[in-house]
Amino acid sequence: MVGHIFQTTREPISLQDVYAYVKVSLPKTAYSTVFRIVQRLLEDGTIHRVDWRERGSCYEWAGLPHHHHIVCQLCGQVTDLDDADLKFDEKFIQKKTGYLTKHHSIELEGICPRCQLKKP
Amino acid sequence: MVGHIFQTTREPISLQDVYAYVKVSLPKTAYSTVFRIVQRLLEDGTIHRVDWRERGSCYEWAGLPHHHHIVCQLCGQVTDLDDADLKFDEKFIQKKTGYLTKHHSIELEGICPRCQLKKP
DNA sequence: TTTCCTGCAAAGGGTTTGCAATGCT
DNA sequence: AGCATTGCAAACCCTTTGCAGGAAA
Repeated sequence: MVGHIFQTTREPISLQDVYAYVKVSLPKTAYSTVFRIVQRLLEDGTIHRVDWRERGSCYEWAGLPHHHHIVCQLCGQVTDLDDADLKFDEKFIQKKTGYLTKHHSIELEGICPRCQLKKP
Repeated sequence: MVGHIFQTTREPISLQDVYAYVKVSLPKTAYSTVFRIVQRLLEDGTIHRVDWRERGSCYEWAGLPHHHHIVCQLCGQVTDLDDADLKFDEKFIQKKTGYLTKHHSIELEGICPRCQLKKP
């Protein structure tokens, strides 16, 4: 049930969002239940956590191809970016730093094309 | 006083860290005072916030040249990376996405060279 | 029965605010 | 006096846990 939400939602969503969503069809559901289900989904790798500076922790289905996000600071629209878009080159960084990289988080913010038009 | 801490500290530090640091010379200082000073430093651009998934929000002096971090998951060592190290190309991304980029956060985690040797 | 899952309530932990007291000009 | 800064306590918000009742195997 909860897992299903992530498969039908393209954007990362917060715990609150999941809770609100579940409540519609199962009003008796406790927040802690949602929390624990999301915990399990995280642990078994069904979902990933995305940490956004303004929205806090959100979660998205891990079945999506690896990507990052750029969020519009005005309308909140989220656009996906893959490593190629960012010219992100893990091997290069490993060579450069000597680190064995395990995780990377790249989150961008800006103004989306539509909001740039609205502005003036 | 608080501002000075950031100028002498290379790594991003947490509010708790700043508080602990201030307490040494000014034991009567309240946590909220440190909080408010850090708020002001953020607002006037003296410091930046760095959001780390495991350590939470930390702050660093904004006078440092623009850079990002790679944190060792074993020993916590922090190494700086600049956009060139990451091949990060803002113009390219703006062209690619149409977004007017305003902010980007890139945080890497991995195993530092020293800890790779310790491992076996 | 045994185990897992759920709801409820409350505890944690970090962040933020209200307010009265203090300090500065 | 007038305004900004501070300490203290408490509120807030989100996350996490304990526990007892209920569902599933």
